[in-house]
Amino acid sequence: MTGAPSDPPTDPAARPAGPPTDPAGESLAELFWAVARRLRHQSRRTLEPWDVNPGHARALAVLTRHGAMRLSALAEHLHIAPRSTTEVVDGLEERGLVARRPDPADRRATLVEPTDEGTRVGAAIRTARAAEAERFFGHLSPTDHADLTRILRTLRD
Amino acid sequence: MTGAPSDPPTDPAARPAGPPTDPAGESLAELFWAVARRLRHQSRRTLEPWDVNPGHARALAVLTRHGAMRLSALAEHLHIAPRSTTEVVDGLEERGLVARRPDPADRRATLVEPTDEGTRVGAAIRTARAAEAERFFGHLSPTDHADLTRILRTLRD
DNA sequence: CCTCATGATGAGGTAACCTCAGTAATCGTC
DNA sequence: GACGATTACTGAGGTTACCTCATCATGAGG
Repeated sequence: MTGAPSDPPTDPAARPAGPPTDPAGESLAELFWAVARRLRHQSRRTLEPWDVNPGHARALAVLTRHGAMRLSALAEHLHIAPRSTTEVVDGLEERGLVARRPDPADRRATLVEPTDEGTRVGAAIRTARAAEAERFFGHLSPTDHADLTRILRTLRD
Repeated sequence: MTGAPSDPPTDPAARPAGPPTDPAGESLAELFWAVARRLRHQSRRTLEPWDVNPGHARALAVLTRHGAMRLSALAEHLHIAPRSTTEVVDGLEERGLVARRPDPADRRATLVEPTDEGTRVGAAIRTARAAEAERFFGHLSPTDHADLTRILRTLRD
């Protein structure tokens, strides 16, 4: 339907000078995703003992770090829609890791807060994450570690 | 940081032991995901002109690279279930980028193959991807580029 | 008071996966 | 060369993690 055949940006034949198709560049992206894949799987395994998914873990991390906040604020921290945050919080509440309470300052709003259990689990997850990172990145020499950090920082900004 | 009213991570297992369990370990993972996020968004933008999602693009890449293959073989390349491959191929077929034909060697099987249009689009996407990688990784000095490649390769294996 | 904005949520949708069961074809064994 | 086991694909239906839009209560300003 969206009539955009094979015309758009650049013609395969009209390549400027330099490395043909820049094979290094492409494999670097592939390499990056391969690493991401491995890291993601390891993360999932790390979280298994607590029966929380990555979304839950992220939300819990924000909450243990910043304390009670409105659903809308949590949504911003997580970069997801407020409506979706409702569901994440539902999940955490079911597991007894967070609790809702009315915002005394605005009766439209709801504050979410980790429970004691949630705080404990949040800390445990943080510890496990650190251990995971150690397992994953710990093999690197200090130099490589520093280089990787610096380079990634460049790429992020 | 630990401004939360709850409690500091003074858990029994709070500190693994011995080695420099830097908080840098955790931020390195965060950094990595921040970069992944940026790269993912850029990829999505790159693919927009052709109205194909990343899954379609990956499948098309495999097919243009390796030529006709069975659905099951494609599934293995993509690391998804055969049933899901059926749907990816459905999507590509609807867009006229691939075609199914019976495997002459085994009448149970179906071969998938890029059409001429699919081959053209596949090549165009490859080019755009290379340009994207250049935009993304091209700012790095040759040394950083090489270091990053080497380090990522270490982390992947 | 009235209107408009805002916070959360109900209803319903989508994308990209999955499993399980079914059908057709092929293979291995006798 | 018949036949049970296996294989290749697909229909049916489920899951997850998001989304938008409509609704309802509350709050803020003229």
